[in-house]
Amino acid sequence: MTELAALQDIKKCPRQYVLAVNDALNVISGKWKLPIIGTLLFGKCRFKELQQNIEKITPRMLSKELKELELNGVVARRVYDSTPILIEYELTPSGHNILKVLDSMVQWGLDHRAEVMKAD
Amino acid sequence: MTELAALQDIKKCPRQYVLAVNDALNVISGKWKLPIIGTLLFGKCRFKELQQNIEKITPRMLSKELKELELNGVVARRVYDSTPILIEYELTPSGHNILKVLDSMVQWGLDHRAEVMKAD
DNA sequence: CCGGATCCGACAGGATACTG
DNA sequence: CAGTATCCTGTCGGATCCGG
Repeated sequence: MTELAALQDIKKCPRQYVLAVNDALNVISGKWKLPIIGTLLFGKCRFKELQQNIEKITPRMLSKELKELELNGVVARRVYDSTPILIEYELTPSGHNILKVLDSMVQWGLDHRAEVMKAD
Repeated sequence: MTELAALQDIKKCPRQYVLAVNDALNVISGKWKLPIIGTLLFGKCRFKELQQNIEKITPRMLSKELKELELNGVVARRVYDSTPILIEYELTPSGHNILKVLDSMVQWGLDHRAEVMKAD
């Protein structure tokens, strides 16, 4: 079955569809998921680098969100046994693919803004 | 400027991009937004019909979410001056367009599931 | 029928200090 | 450097009752 067919298929079942949407939603909702993924889209990062690139995030939140993203299979944690020890975070292939979803959201936002303008 | 060009344009500015994503995110995140939009995708509905179609939602939450969705320009509230008075909710054009975003999220979910399978 | 008002618990997220 | 531990606050959402 092609992936397009799979999409058409799941659209016939509202419950499954909503659940699938929620899966994706869990990966990008919350205050910090998006900034983290956005930063990692530019390339792998160390903990400290992430903390510096994302304004105002505390180590507690960064640690917590990274763990969730790793559990969700969106971020990979790499430990290099050098001296000193080096830890880097990077997006998985799925993590990179989220860009498509984000693009569609931005496109909707632009369309929506145009639509609202028309109404006024 | 074409809309595709507008998307390419906004992608050059990370801050704007993240803000635009958040706009779309605000419309679909939360516990009830998705079920409400999903129900209205099938056609206009009265308050009571929505409450019956969406399991376990209280009138308070339904009212609150409908107001937010209306403010965001995603749902329209129609009052018909018949006797008895009739009120119906329906999606705006922007509201219908969200389907594209949801589809891309489901597609990502399917891809992601396949990707995770490969890894195991 | 279509909600509003009030009260309440749970949890996301923040501040600060500390550790291997 | 890469996180934990503790404490605290605010917002989300639920329960219940009330009004036009």
